[in-house]
Amino acid sequence: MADERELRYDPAAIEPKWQERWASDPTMYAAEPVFCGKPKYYVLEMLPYPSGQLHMGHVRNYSIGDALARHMWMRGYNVLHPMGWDAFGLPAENAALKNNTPPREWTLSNIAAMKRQMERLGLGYDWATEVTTCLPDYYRWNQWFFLRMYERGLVYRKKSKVNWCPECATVLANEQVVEGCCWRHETTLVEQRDLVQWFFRITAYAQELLDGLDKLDDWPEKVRIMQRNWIGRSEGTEVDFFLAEEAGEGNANLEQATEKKPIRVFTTRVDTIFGATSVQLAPQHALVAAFTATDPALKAQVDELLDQQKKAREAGDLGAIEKHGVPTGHFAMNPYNGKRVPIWVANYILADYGTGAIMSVPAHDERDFEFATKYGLPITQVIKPSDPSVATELPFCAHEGVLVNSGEYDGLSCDEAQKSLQDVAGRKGFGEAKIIFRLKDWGVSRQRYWGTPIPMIHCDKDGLVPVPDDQLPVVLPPQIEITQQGGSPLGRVPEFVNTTCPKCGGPARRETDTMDTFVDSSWYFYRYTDAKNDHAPFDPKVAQYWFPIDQYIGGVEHAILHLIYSRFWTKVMRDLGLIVNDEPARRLFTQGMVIKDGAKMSKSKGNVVSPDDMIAKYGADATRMYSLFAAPPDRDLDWQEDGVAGVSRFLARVWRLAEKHAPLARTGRGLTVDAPSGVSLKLLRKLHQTIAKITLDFEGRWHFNTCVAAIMELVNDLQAADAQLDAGEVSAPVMLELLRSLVLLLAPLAPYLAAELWEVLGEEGAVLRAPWPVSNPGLAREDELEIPVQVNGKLVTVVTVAADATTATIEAAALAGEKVQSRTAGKTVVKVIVVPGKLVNLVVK
RNA sequence: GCCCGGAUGGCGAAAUUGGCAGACGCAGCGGACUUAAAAUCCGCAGGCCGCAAGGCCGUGGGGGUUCAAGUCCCCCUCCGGGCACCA
Repeated sequence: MADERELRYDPAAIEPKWQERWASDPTMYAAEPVFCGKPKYYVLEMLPYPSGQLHMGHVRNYSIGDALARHMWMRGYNVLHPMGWDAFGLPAENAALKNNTPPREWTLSNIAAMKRQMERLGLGYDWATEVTTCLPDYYRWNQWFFLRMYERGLVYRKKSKVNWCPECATVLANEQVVEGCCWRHETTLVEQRDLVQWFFRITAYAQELLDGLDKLDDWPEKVRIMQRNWIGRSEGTEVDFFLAEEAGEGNANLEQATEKKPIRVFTTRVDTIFGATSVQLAPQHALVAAFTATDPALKAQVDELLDQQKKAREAGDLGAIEKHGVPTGHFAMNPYNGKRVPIWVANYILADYGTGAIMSVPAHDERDFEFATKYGLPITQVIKPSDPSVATELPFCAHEGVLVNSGEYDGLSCDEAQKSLQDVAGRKGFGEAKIIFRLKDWGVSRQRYWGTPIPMIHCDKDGLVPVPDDQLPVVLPPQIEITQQGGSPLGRVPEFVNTTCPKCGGPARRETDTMDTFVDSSWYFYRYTDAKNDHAPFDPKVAQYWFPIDQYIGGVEHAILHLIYSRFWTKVMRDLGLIVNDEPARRLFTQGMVIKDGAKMSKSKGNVVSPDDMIAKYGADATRMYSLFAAPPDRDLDWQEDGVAGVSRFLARVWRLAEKHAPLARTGRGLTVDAPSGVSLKLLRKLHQTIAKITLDFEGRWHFNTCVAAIMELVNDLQAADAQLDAGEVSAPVMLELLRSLVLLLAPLAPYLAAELWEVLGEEGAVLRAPWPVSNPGLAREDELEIPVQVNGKLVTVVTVAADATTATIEAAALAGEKVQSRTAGKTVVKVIVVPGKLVNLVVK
């Protein structure tokens, strides 16, 4: 019985044993002090939301990060490999509603469950640095940062549109609006409501966030492009069109017109301004309200436009809105030529981009052309192609052209014209060059319970008063009844709301909004470096040692929000003097999704594979190794359970081989490998080739799938030589090197099996503390090579030559081959191409 | 519409710099061991034709460059992702 069990690879026995040992040694995965003298390496995986269950996407993400961390430990680095919990957020409140469990309790028990799963997977985290964002020792620093930002004018309040779900009776974040509906109530249309909201002035850093992308060479190009588009820098000109109410044709009365507030438009093509034939306002534009106040008919039409916008927005497809517009009956004057143009209101003009007003130049803009054609507005061409042979077809939107019909500017190129028109506008005071961004300030108010309370106090006498630092944290009241009523839940807790004004000591009310959870994840990775600090968010000296993160790993779904907010936060912290780095992470890696049966794993598709089931059936090593083996990490991974079984079979083969030959290997300790030959040489050669290949992959390419394949090849060779191994044709020191190295190579990929076999081989200490094997180039080199020989590009034969054979030798060997002879008989060899070490190609006629 | 990816055997994939297409694994087939099965081990395996030797075809489709193309260039199709009246 005992014998039978010994012959079987049993992860269910091996893995719990090592879990226990690792748990009992807190230094196992702990970062060393910053003065340890080793080079540092900070590897970070995105922290999960504690839903209560790890999914395969997590397993994949963490398997990559853990393999890297283990590899770096073995390379002698001081590694920081932390983990935490993005623990605030609406699901906890939903769970409270559903199960009557307090959000805190629900969240903490989920964390415990997921931490247990991580331990089962054998992920090597330094739990001493664990960060849980919903605990006051973390979120107090959110509040602290909020106050520092408030002091610097980076926090402000304004009235703003919010997404409102009438069913939940609460505000939703943009990302919780799915195709115009609430993510929880898929058929409930989200409404827009006006509320006073807190904002972070991220736009103050728009230019720097954009410029910084150029330096992030080791971020995926895809992510950088997405961020560039999101920031959306646009160079152009703002120009005032004066109101010209006087009826009649011809030039308006300038004196009269300039008395009123002009309409400021933004354009990237001020060179086309002589072709402006109308001014278009967004329905929400302030002037529209002024017009409609005295014109009920117009108001009805504008309401119609607003309604169309709203419907399109709810459908999640503002881009597809059919263009509609109404003339206001009012007129504006082009400041360059005094020309009067009608003012329209149109549904496709965005109120929150630029100035909410445009000049319409139908001849040189697709949209304006469509609109003008529909409503019969005049179309005036003012740019002609610089190449006169090109026929002009309107709209002509190219930037390469020459001005016509533009008075004194005729003949100028578009670029020249833009410059002089901007100069004139500046001189005469009716406009200026302007750079605008699509990026909006970050609305952080949430009318929810389970988030960081915003540390502000409303006093009737003193107005808005920040909570003094020594009164932080503003703690969430623990017992609160979660209901479906609208408004901030904290507003219904008098003990929380009622306070005294820090300035006057009089009665005052606390702010009841909480912060967006993206605040939590914007700086959590700094807290890891000094997680227990209760005087500051972290010690700047320690952060300076660890930052920037050397490798950040996560899903591409965070390409914009989290990764822009984090970059913003880093720049703010730098300006607060807390850190010296400009960017949080030197390298970013975005892994692919986990797919099953052609679709992303999801509950609704019913194709979810539980990590726990996989671990129970095949072990954590096989589960992790499969997730690395099935596809390169940047591509989508198709989960096939048979593949996990295959990896598990492979690990069993390794286990049997090691168990069988370990006794011989152990006797090789302390002995040197003498000049190997025969099967020993072949195996050592394969080993050193494998070490070189895997080392190279860890250093950059990260094709862990081929690393696993390479180890499989090595094991296959060992297996194939098993008869010779049994016959003693491999000496003890060679066997030791083979098995030892194999275990070291496996250590980052299958840590349990590696730890177990390390012990079986009689090694002292943890395999993680053993140095990564080094490839010996002399041993890795082949002494003979097989060179394919082609005739006219078609493979004819393969010749074996010495690895250092000269071109002439290779050519002679190739020509001597029988098959080559018969192929070339009676023909002329026109050309011989010899690529040493690669191939020979004979061109014959 | 614009911008990124991607398309290779029955399936997941490999080919790192233009140099033997299909490594490694899954599924399949044949054999050994076994009373039998499981497990394990050995072997076969891109397609078509052929008894075989061998031949022809083959990396989404079409063209091109090259002695040589999965890889480089041009055009097109399909799939995935992101953005989308941003003035």
